[in-house]
Amino acid sequence: MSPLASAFEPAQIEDKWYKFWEEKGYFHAEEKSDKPPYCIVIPPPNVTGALHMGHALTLTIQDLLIRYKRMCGYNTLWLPGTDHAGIATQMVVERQLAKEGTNRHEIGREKFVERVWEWKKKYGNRIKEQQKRLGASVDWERERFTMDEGLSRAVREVFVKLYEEGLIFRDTRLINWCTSCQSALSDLEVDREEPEKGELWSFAYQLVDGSGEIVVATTRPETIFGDTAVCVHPDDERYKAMIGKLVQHPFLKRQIPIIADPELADMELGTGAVKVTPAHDPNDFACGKRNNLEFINILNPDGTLNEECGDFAGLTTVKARQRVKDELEARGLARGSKEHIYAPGRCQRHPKTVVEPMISTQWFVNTESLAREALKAVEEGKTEIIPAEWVKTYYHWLENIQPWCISRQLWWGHRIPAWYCDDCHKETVAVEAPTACKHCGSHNLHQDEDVLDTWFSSALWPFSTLGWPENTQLLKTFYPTSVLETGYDILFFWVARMMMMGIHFMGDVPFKQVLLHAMVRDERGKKMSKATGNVIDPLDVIDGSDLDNLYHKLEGYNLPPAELKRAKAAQEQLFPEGIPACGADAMRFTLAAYTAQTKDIHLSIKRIEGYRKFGNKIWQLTRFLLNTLGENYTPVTSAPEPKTLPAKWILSRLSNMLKVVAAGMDEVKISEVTMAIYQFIWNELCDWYVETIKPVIQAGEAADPEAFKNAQDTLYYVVETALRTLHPIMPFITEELWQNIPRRADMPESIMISPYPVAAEHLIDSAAEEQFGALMQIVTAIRAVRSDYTISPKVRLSAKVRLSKANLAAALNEQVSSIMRLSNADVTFVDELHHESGNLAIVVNCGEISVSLAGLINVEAEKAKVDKELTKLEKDIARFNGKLSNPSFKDRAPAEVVAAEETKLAEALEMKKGLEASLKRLNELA
RNA sequence: GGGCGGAUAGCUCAGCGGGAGAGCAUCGGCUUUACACGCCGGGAGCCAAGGGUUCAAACCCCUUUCUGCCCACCA
Repeated sequence: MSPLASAFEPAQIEDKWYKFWEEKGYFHAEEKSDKPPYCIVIPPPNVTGALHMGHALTLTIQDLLIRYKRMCGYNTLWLPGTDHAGIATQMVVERQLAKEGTNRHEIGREKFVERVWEWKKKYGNRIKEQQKRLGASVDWERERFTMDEGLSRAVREVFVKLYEEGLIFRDTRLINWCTSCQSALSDLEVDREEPEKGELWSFAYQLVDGSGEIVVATTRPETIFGDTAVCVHPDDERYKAMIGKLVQHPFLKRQIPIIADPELADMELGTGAVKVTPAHDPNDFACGKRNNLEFINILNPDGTLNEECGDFAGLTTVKARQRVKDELEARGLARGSKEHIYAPGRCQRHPKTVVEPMISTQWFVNTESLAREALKAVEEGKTEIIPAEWVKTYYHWLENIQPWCISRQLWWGHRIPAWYCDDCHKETVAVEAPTACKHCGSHNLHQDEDVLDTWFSSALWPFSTLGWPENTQLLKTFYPTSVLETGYDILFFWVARMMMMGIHFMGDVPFKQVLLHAMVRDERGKKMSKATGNVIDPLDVIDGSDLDNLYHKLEGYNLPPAELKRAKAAQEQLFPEGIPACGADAMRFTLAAYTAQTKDIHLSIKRIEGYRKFGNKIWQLTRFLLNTLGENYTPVTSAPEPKTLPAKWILSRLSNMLKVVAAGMDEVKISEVTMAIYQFIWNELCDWYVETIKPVIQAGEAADPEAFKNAQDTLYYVVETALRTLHPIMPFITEELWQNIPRRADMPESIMISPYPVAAEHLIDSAAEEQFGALMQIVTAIRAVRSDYTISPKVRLSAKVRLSKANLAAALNEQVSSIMRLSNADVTFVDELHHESGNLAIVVNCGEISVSLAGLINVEAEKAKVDKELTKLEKDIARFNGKLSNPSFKDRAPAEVVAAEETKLAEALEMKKGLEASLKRLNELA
């Protein structure tokens, strides 16, 4: 009686084994091996993502690689960390506060940070739960590097060093300002959404001397308050005379000059004259610098117009825009408008908020020299980016890199280690809080209020989490790390910056390989989003979720009623019966199978269900194995000597599969690994090998002890090996099954720490594969006849087989009982086929089969079938002949290709002969 | 405007120089003692269009048409 339940129920085994691995300490085995180090850097989980599917993908691939490497004997380590700073984190708490009717300014900085920690703890547990359910083994203990401890120290060290090297500086420049975050943003945090229809609106500036007007066009009339010049091209005949003259600002007392600047003004565009707003436009800013213009900031931090705007102060930009237009119109200065398509920058965290270019004093990193090194490292192959398609993108970004604005006007993050002197107003930058100003010695210092961009601290991850700036053992062992695995969306945000910082501070690249995986979308390719209702939570896939549950979850997202309604409808259509419980193993297998190197993953629930069934298949296979082995089986220590054709065949196929798996793992083509294992276990092991040994097993040990033992050993060996091969992808079920099969005393106590299987060259047997292939052809052909003529499986057919190759005969004669069993037909091998009138002849590659049908033959259907085959065959033959009769083919093609073509032609001709004879007989019957 | 992909069976995709593949879906037949979360069998594709390179092209090159995504400061 098998100790295994009659079917695979993932929920009943997952928790048990995760606890077991955790208790045994397998997840933190980095000190336990003297093999080479293998270290994976894990990205911070996406704090805002309600779907987490991308995170699940990252966790799965990383855990899979780690498990594989660990089984291969490597010393492994994950380098996890959490989001230590950032707008997203701050936003969550700010929303909470808003619900409570307060805000961060009311409760103060200290309390606010406390609240964030509270929330992060709760959130961290959610992440922990998710990775646990996926079987992923992240050592989150490293979270101890908090804001106050190790990481913070590393961040300050890096800041000070870069400052001293002149690579970090404070400057007043044009930055991106999000009026919702009320903070500066880096260029990367500004998204350009769909271009929208706007208006290019023209108006006239009157010359002060009354000699006329100059017409300019703008998409943003409200910026008129920041205008400090009108610019024309120096060669523009229309305006040459006006250069140097002043125009009157229509709303302010200000008079502004008409200047000439060939870089800004384009004679071909619009009127050829352009208003210059140096404090609110990148081009105008540059023009202002060149021409020493005044920089006038016209916006408050919340995006309303400030006191520079006269009566307009306090208005939002949108309202101000309309009023500016109205008033200019009223004064007769409007000069018409035309449609204009443009894409305003929007805040990554606040997609509804248009990012305002604004002049502001911020901290910057001069990334130019850092970027050059990061670029060179990839060029020189020190770091390999996989897939290589991304290399160009990586280069392009680094080549065009701009100074990186790193200060954020937030409260949650690593505080900038700069202190300002209240007396001399100069800055002192230091790792520890200074007691006196280094310029004037004053003790009246106050620290910079701002924090650093979350990606600044993240850029240090590969060494800061290993204990830098101390030269720790961990750092010495694991830097540079082996692999970084992450989604391609943070190639610039994180990967490139880790490269820059790693090379600069450690003198070596932070990782040898960068694996960039695809983004997870829904099965129709739509981006998963709460509002579209196509969000799939990995936990819902693992545990299953009915429609009520899914609805409930949607409601939790706080969508506006209309969106909620739409989302519900979409959800109902996508998951009409809810989501079935598939378990972590199926989830992992699916994600692994989807990693073929495309840019998008269209996740299909159906496919996950399919892999859930694969789990059950292995479960059943193991139950069969246990029944076969009986109570007192002693496991083999190595591959049993194959005595029969099926044994030779399955061991050969196993070795082939292991070769494909090893290659796939080494080249990180995980989808090829999943396919190879799936097909081997299901289509070869279960469908054929198991079926061939059933008679031996059923006959019992007494009937033929040697054959019985050999079948047991082979099946045990193959299944045990397959389980270990599959373990990194489906950890739970393989552990459960492995624990339930007999094991030798010298085997480890867990499959997780057992050695990974290696292909045995000596077991690869192409003759056996050909012979067994012929067996499969014969059996399939006879089964097809049964199916075509809807003959009950209980009716025993009778067939004669003539093999085209003499060398197959001996091997297949031995297997005749197998063939008879598998096809439920009496099969005899003959040298010559005597076609009897009631028989149906089938031509296959390895020979010809005559099945006795007692006159049931559907002559027309068979003729059509043979005709179709003949047509195809003739086409093939024509192609082979064409090739072989072409002298340059024989000259230029490799010898083995020519030989292969010759064999194919011979086989095709042989088959053609058979088919023609068949057709002739059919015609006689008709 | 620049860059990178994708277009292969009804759907989701794999293959990326030597006879078109998988899963799901579909159709037909099976209560065969591991498994109906199953078994057996079948149908289904001018591999987007056109040109080129090659002995040989779904695969390499060029052009076109759709279609994603990323980057970009243009009034």
